[in-house]
Amino acid sequence: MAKASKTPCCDDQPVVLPHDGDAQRLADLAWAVAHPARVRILRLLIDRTACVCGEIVDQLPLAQSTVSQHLKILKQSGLIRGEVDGPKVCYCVDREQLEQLKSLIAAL
Amino acid sequence: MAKASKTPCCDDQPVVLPHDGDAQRLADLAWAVAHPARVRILRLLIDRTACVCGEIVDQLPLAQSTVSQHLKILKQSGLIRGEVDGPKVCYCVDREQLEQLKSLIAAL
DNA sequence: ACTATTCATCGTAGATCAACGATTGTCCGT
DNA sequence: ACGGACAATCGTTGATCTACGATGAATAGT
Repeated sequence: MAKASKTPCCDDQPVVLPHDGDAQRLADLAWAVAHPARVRILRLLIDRTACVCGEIVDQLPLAQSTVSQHLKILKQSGLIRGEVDGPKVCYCVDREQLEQLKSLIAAL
Repeated sequence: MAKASKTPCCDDQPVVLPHDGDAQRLADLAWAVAHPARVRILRLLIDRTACVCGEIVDQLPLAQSTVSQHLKILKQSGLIRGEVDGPKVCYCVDREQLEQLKSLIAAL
């Protein structure tokens, strides 16, 4: 049977790429959250407003160096910041960047 | 001295991991969007409700096989679905999964 | 039947990730 | 000044991603 006769699912309009200037930014932010350990770290920081690296290590079944790597990735994305507090380092969420992630996702 | 006198940035409450049962799911969904090409593909499908693979290939500076890989990743995440339409394949967004991504991110 | 079109898959090469142990650097308290 | 605690970095090992061309499978049209 000619199934083509009833426009099954596809548009006919010319394809034009929409707003994609921030595709890279969205991809970067999403990438930061694209690992379970980083999701847990981020949630931990969100719920506690701040947290020392050591406490995060205690909560995850990962080596200290691995956690530090994840923290670095999150920091590079801008989602978290770390400020030195003596020999410790205190991490906290950058609410502004978190909002950017939320709005970019919500705008999908 | 007790540096606690100035409460620099950190809580003192016991650290407890919050809801992390869906950390993996969020990571998976985020991972699907953690690449500019996949962001563009997803936006393309969202704006058009459906689209044939070939049209997507035309819009991206990537080889057909590469686009097909990205489509596979998006399909595995559940964000999109593909139904065969003759020799072509028509992709469309799974709004339900997209909403799950949005709500998981919004709940951060 | 044959051909052309469309898309998925295979195989490959290079880059990046994720994990760890070990090391280094920095700061506080003694 | 020295030792201990904390965290970043280094170096390494597999695993996975990303990209491509080439090949393969399925379908529509002649």
